[in-house]
Amino acid sequence: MEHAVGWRHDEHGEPEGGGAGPDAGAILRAAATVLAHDRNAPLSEVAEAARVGRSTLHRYFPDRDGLLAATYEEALSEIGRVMEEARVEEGSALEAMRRVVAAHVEVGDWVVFAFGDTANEVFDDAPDAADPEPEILTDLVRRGQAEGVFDPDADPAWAVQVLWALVFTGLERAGRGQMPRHAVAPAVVRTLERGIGVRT
Amino acid sequence: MEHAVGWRHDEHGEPEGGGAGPDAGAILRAAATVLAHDRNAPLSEVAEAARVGRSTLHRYFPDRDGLLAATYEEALSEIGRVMEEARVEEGSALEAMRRVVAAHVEVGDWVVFAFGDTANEVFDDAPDAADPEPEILTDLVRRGQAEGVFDPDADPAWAVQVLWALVFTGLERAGRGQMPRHAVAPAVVRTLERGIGVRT
DNA sequence: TCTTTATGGGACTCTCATGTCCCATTATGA
DNA sequence: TCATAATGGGACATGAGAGTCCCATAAAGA
Repeated sequence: MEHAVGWRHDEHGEPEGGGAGPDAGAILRAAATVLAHDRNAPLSEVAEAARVGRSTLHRYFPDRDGLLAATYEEALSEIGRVMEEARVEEGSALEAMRRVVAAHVEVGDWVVFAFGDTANEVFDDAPDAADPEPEILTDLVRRGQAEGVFDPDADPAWAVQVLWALVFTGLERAGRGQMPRHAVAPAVVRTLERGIGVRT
Repeated sequence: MEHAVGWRHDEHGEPEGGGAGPDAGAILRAAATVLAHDRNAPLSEVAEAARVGRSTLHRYFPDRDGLLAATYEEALSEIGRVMEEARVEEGSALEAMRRVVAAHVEVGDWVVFAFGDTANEVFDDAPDAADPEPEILTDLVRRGQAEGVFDPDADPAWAVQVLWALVFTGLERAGRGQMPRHAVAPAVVRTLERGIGVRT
């Protein structure tokens, strides 16, 4: 897969699955929020969260899979947007990594929705799904290793997955009120950099 | 609601965790394996995995929630067993933590099943569910902090959740063949202790 | 061996979510 | 104002899974 990841929504009129109407965005946002929390939530809940009738929801997205796919696309788009803003290639790897974490936390619902369900078959056949944010983050890790700030023995893919896992954990705790939302990114960053061990 | 779990309709078997009829244990094991991978898998899949007819499954566990609850109980029992063997209180906190990680990885399916689904309402009212392995692990973290080997600024609850998250991540990667199973515990331990930063 | 028990398959009902269709109501805009 | 489009609710059909029941068969025990 070329790293021309699908994040970047089409300008207009997508042929299938994503009917781009008036505020399809509101529906997609609602879908991300609801489905991030429970991927098997009935569409009636999504419609309710989007403050639209179930009929209207079906009018925009004929079937569930279409909605899922469109939400996934939108998620990649949102994540791509904040990743853009995070300027991954600029500055030190350490700084970049911190910005990346903050970016992910910022669009938490989208992240959880898009990468939260490990056993998801719907996206397996998506053109750009297989491997989200394919190289960018592993490249960042490698850069950090080259700079001597990241553990040179760590598998970059493992490191990236750890980053995601920590972001998830933080968002989850925040969602339960076990931790203020603004504390998530710092906690993730600190743990990512040092683990829970002491600085020797 | 009390533990009105319908399992165990005969008198011999005895206490919790152990098992009810002939090989209810096999069914529970199958349930854990299947449901850890997909919590919404139909019961027919569980029955198939257990090499039992759907009728028989329903004979042991009248309804889905009952099966879920029993599997959860069994999971706690299994985890408790390996935690016992891990002798959490003995030795240095660092060594104990390593044994704990290994123990969790060892009973991976049970762990994933029991703690994998964040949005699960079935167990909320379970007698002992609210807070699994309640104090033991947070105590371990505190002990490590007292010994000066764990970050004194880390919230013990956060540290424990990180431990779980890393175990999950490792098991997931192993399940996909992205990492040999025997490498999971070491990777988790290393990351837990040092993060992905370099030892300064 | 004969008896008792457990098993598994099939058939059935029930519930819930999905997807479709229709229509009255409301918003939008010319 | 009137005309058009969008909305939301209700009614309906469909399909999947859960849960129940029954019965022929296989296993276990006396």
